[in-house]
Amino acid sequence: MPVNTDKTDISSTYKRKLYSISDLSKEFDVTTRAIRFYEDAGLLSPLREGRSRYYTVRDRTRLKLILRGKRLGFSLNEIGEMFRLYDAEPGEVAQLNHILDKINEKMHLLERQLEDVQIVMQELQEFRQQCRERLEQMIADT
Amino acid sequence: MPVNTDKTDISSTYKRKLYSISDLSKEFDVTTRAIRFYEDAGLLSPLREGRSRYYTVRDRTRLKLILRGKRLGFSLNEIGEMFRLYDAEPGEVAQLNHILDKINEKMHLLERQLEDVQIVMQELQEFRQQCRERLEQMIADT
DNA sequence: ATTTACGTTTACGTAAACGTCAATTACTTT
DNA sequence: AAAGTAATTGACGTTTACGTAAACGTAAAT
Repeated sequence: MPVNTDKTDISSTYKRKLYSISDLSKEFDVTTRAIRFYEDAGLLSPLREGRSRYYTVRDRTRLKLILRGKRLGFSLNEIGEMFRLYDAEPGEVAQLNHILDKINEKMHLLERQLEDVQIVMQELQEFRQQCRERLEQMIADT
Repeated sequence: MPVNTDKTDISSTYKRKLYSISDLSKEFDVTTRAIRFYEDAGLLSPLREGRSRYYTVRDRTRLKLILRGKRLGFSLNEIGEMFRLYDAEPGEVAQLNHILDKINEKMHLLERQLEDVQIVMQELQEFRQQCRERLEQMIADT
């Protein structure tokens, strides 16, 4: 349930597209403390009206990306780096090449992670299989 | 280069299959401090001769698993939990079922992680594509 | 008018995962 | 014998990512 007070400057500008901190907190199951912390870390920059924070669709998307990044084991700093790459206005060729390098770097990391996940999943499957066989044995022995 | 002093009890028992802490430190590119920390956390239990530590093939394997777990974003506690599952002597059916539950739990986590990795990789690929197109444009404009 | 709910700032606390000495021991090399 | 090299055991320090508590503001509901 997005916040909508329909009379403020903010809501008329961003019509109906604003979320309160608790909206996001509930939707993604993170504490408001964490959300504010991400702001301190420069990962979110919600609109302010007085002391209140209003989160746009972009903020919501970013939060989703932050949480996904965290699940992948990235630090907030690394996530911030990716955001900055994404937001960078690439004026020069050198700048663009630098971004491409960074992207490739991240992709190598993810490829390794993909391998790791697959290896561990396979190991777990084998282990599960062994457990099941033992279980059958034990039941048969009854 | 595994340690071999060929005169001690230990090395005659485990013949040539022992590693020193720095062997492992170099091979896996972790500090000795970290390795000892994993021991404190109950994840490794090298042989001791006096004050010295001697790591068996099993310890080496465990270290490899620890590092892989860490790359996947697991905490040392979670890694320890998986070790304990693996080492558990499943005497009863209930115990085995509990282990199976835990395995399934971990696998669900990994499935989600697999999704996350794939999503982020796809996003990065698209972003890379955009960068490349911009780069082409800039070169063409020269 | 006041409770209730929600939000804010400030600040201190904490758990995890090591890093970084410092002091000591043990072995080997010279 | 002296010096160097590798390892060990504390013990304190550090970073990251929040948790938690206090104290206050604002607005709606009773």
